[in-house]
Amino acid sequence: MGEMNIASTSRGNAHATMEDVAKLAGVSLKSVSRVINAEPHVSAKLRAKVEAAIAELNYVPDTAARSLAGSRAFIVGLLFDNPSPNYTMNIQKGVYETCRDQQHHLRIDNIDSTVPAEKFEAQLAAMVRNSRCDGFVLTPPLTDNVVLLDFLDRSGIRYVRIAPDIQPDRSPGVCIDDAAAAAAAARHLWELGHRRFAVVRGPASHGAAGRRRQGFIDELHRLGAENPIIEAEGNFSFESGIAAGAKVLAATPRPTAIFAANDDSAAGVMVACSQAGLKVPNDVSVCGFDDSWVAKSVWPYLTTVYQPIEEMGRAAAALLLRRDEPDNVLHELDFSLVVRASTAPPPQ
Amino acid sequence: MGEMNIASTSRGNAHATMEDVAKLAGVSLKSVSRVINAEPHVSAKLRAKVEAAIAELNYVPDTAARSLAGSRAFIVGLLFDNPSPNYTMNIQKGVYETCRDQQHHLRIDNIDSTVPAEKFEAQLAAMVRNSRCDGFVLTPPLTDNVVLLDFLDRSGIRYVRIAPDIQPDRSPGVCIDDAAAAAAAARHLWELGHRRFAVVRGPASHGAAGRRRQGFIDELHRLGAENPIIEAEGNFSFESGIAAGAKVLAATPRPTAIFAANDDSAAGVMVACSQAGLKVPNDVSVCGFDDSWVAKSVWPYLTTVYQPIEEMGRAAAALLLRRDEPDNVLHELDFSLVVRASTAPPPQ
DNA sequence: TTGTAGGCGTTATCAA
DNA sequence: TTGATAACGCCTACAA
Repeated sequence: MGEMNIASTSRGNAHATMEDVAKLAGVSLKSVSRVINAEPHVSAKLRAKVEAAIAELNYVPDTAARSLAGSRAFIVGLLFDNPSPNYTMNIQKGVYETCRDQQHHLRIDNIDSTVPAEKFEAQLAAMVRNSRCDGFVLTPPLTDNVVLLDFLDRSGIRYVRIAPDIQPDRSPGVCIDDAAAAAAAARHLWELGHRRFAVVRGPASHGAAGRRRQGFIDELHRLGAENPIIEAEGNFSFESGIAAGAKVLAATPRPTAIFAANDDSAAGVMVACSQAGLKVPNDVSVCGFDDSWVAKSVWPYLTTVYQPIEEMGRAAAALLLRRDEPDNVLHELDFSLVVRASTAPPPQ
Repeated sequence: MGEMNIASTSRGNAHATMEDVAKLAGVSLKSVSRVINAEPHVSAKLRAKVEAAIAELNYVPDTAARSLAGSRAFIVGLLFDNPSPNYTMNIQKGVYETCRDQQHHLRIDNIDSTVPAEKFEAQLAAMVRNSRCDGFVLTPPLTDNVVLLDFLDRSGIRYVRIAPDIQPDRSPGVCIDDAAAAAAAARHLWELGHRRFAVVRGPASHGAAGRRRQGFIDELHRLGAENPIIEAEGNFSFESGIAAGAKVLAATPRPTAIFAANDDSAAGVMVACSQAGLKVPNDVSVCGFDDSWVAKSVWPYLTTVYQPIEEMGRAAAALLLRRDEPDNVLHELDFSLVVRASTAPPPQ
C-alpha cells in the first residue's frame, strides 16, 4: 500500500481508472463507485480508504463511461435562439458556474426557430437524440416556444425555463417580478417630482415587456397620477428607442420622465432627447430596464432596474440538477433599482 | 427486409443502435461503423445497404459510446476568460456552426486567469482531465496565456488560437491583419481631407491594439502626414474612451479625426466630443474598430472596421477538426471598413 | 455494508 | 473488402 503511484496505473501513463483506485484502496470496484456517487451505506473507514486512493492517483471519473453505463450524463444543455449578447452571456456564465460547482459540463446548442415548422422539429430531434444531456436550460424566446416544450415533454427530457411568459406552472423556472420592478422605477420617478410620464413599450410578443409596462402604469395610478401617460411602440432595439423617444417627446405637454422597457431602447430614447435639443437628466429623465452592459455605455449612465441575470442562470441550472424531482414552481429572484445619472427632478 | 421499423429495435422504444442497423442491413457491426466513419475499403453496395438501414431506423450514433471506445470525443471545447459579451458571443456562434455541421458538440469552459499561478494550473488540470475533448478553441486573452499554452502542449492536447499576439507559429490560429485594417481607416480619414489626427490606444498588454495603432500611424506617414499625431492611453473601455477623448480634444490645434482602438472606446470618445460641445461628425470625425454591437448603439452610427469574428470562430473550429494534422499556420481572414455616419470631411 | 457478474454502444484488432 | 471478438470505464442489478 502507498507504494503505488500514478505511473503504475493499469495503462502506463494514461489516467487512473476506477480499477486502479480499487486496487490501491484494496476494495471492490463497486465500493469506489459508491464513494464517487455519494451513495448511502458506505462505512466511514471504507470511504476514507477510497478517498485517499483517489487523491493519491489523482483520479477523475470518466464522463463518457459514466454516461454510457449510467442514467446520468453529467451534461447540462443550454439552448438559445437569436441571442442578445449581453443577456445571453450573463445567463451562460451563471449556468456555467453551477455546472462547474456540481461537476457537470455545459453544452451549448443554438436553435433556429425561424425555420419552417417541420424542419424545426427535425432540428430538435437531431439535437436531442444525439445529445445525452441531463436536461436543458431554456432562455427566452425559446422559453415560450410551445413546439419545443411539447417536444421535450413528449421525449421525457427535463428542462428549466428562464423568465417564462406562458404556462408558468408547466415546468420549473426562474424569473423576477417584472411588474414590481417597473413599479419601483415608477416610484423613483414620482418621488423625484415627475408628474408627466411616457412609456416606451417592448415587443408585443414579449410577456415580460407587457408586465413591465403594466406595472409602471398601475403604480403611477396608485400614486395618484392624473396626467395621461404617453405611450409609444418599441421592440427592445436601440433604433426603435430613437423613434419612440422622438414620438413621445413631440407630445404636448412634453413628458419629463420616460420609462423604456429595456436598456437598449432607453439608450435610443437618450439619443432622441439629444436630437430634440434636450439634456438628460436636466430636461428629461430616462429610465431603462435590465442593467445590461449598455447602461454604462451611454452618457449619462443610465438609471435602470437590475435583473440578476447571472443568478438566474445559476438558479436554473441548480434546479435542473436537483436529484429529487423538483416541483414545477417558478422561483422569483430579487431585482433592484439602480439609480445612476439619467434621472433627476424635473425642471422647476 | 424493409419490414423492420423503429418499433422493433432491440430495446423497445429506445433509440436504434448500431446493432439494429447491422441486422436490418444484414451486415456486421464493423461494416456499419465503417460507413458511419467514412472509412475506406467499403464497397458501394454495402454502403448503400447500410445507409438505407440508417435512414429507415433513424439511427444516430451515440456520442458517449463513441468517445469511450474510440479516440475521438466529438466535442470541441471553447475556452474563455473574462469575456466581452459581443465578441465572445460572435466567436461562440461561429464555433458552434462548424461543430453542428461536423456533428460535434460544443462545450464551454470558463477559465479564471486572475487566480494565483498554482491554483491556475490546478484549474486547468481539472478541466482538461475531466474533459474528453478533441481540442480547444482559445479566445483572447487566453490565446496568449503562456501557462495555458505550455499546459496544453505538455498534455498533448490540440488547440487553435484566435487572434494570437505571441508566438504566432506555435499553433494553428486565425486572425486578421490589424495593421492593414487600421491603415484602411487612416486612408479613409485622409481621403476625407483630415490632416490633424489623434489615436486612442488600447491596453498595452493587447498586441492587436498595438498593431492597430502602429498600422494607423504608419499609413498616415506614408500618405505624407506632417502634423504630429496626438495619442492618449485607453484600455478598450467606454470610460477610458471618455477620458482619452477629453485629453486629445484639449490639444492645440485640435485634431479633426480620432481613431480609437476599439468600438467601446470610440463610443466614449463620442461622449467626450459631446461634452466638449463638439458635433460628430461635423466638428470631429470618430472611427472605431471591431464593428461590434456598440457601433450601432451610438448616435451617429460609428464608422469602424469590421472584423469577421463569427467567421473566425468557424475557421478556428474547422482547423481543429481537420483529420490531417494541420500545420501551425496563422490564417488571415479579411476585414473591411464600414463607413457610417461618424466620419465626414473636416470643418472647412 | 460490501462484492460479483453482466451490459451500456461503439471502436480497434486481427483474422478470414 | 468483410467479420468475429475483445476492449473502453463505469453503473445496475443482484448476491453475499
